[in-house]
Amino acid sequence: MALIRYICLIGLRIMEKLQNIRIAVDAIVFGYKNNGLYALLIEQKFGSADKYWALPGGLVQNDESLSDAVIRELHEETNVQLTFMEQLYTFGDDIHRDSRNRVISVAYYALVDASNLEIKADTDAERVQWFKIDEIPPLAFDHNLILKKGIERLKAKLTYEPIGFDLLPEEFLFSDLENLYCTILEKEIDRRNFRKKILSYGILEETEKFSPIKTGRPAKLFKFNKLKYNELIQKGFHFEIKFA
Amino acid sequence: MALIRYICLIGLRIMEKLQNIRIAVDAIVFGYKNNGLYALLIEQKFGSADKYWALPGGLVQNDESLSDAVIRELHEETNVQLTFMEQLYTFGDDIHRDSRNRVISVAYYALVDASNLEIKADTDAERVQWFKIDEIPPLAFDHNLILKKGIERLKAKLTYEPIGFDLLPEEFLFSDLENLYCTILEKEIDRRNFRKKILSYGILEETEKFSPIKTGRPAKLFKFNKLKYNELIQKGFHFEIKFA
DNA sequence: TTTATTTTGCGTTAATTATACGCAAATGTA
DNA sequence: TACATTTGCGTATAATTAACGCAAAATAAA
Repeated sequence: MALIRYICLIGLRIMEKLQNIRIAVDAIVFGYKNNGLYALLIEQKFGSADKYWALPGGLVQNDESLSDAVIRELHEETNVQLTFMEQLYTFGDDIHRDSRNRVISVAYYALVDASNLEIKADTDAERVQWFKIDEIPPLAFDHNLILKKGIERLKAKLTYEPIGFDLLPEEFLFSDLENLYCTILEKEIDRRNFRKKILSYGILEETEKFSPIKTGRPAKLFKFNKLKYNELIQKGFHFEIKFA
Repeated sequence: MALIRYICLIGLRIMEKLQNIRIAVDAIVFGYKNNGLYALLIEQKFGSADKYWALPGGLVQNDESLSDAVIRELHEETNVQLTFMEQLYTFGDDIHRDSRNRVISVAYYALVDASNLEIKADTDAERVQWFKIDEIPPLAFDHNLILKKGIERLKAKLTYEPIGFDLLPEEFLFSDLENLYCTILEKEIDRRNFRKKILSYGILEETEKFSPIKTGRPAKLFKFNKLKYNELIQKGFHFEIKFA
């Protein structure tokens, strides 16, 4: 019995010196619908009473890459068809961001075409829901902070890379694109100058179809030509949308 | 004895399920001297024969924030006086980036005024050395990849935030600043337009001093006025240096 | 002492890009 | 038929960028 106790003590000594930090991934999923920017949140339960909305995410498995972990976690909770995903930032400066253990979170942000998305039926009685970006409730851990950083990044990226298209359906109206930029960047733009600029890049394709909306002059549907965009990038092209 | 064995077996079972991922930080320290961009590397020893140059870094301690870990690791190896530090990216998609264990690395990059820097005397017979950015040897782990990403980020950031000053002495010549931009961005700029643009921002202060260089017309020394810059940022100012 | 050489510092002009609008075309609706 | 609405194209002006000229202030060479 003394021996067992001795072994355990040595074990504890070793454990104390070992790194005891967990690593998680969290994802912001952005969607654009009804002329507004939304983020996907899940309801998380701690114990019996405490309920919190949180970003989808969880611990990374030993044999899985970070981005695979994000994909897996998202798939467990939703049926999202991501059109874009990128690492955002790693949150590990606040040692007590998770009150239970030291957890470092590698945050990602992703875009989806929200108009064409099914949220998975409740499993485990967990709820998944879109929240308008300016109506986000207090979230678990430091997830409000993560989300804030994600929105900043999205705004910045929108101005120098054509990721706006990843929030829209395959075929979209010019007015949709324009609204998306105005709404997310919270700025006014001149409709005509915006159109001129985007068209001048030559990265859009006209389709033969027209919008099904029955008000005003019928509008052509456009498609983003990613191939063409990549070609241009090779030649040194630089996408940029700026406003006054 | 059977009991001890039993306990150990249970212990092993538990361990297998636990997350067994280590977390490290690595730092790129950029310096600018002799009209060239340099990075600080340390010599790392594996066993007896294998020697590799590597980015300074190491495992994060249980009770220390990520950025503190970087500061500590850098302090253990050098006497660098950082003028800028920022998180770069977290490398954890290649599960075998460290062949011994699964290690995720949160990479940072930092800037120093290399003209005014002491590298610490060899401790542990470890060497620390500046390497010109286009003469980097094969590095340990995926550190070449990290460095590549760091250079990309530095180049990008240089064009939209005034971090070039963090690579120069407190007081510098316009030609130094110009050279720094040309060298790092690998582009030619018109000296006169560059000067005009930077001066138009009103973020530089003239000093009464002149350069000690004894060739050509004596040049004024300038200082970056960070206070003024922050004021301007508040008013919506946006720093930008672009070239053809 | 004069002349060349080098680097700084300030300007001017032309080309390009951004901004602010005007307005007709194509639909549905009153 | 007149009106409201939204699209699609155009034009004038302002602002910015790019390209270049040249004198001033020092040292080095003739």
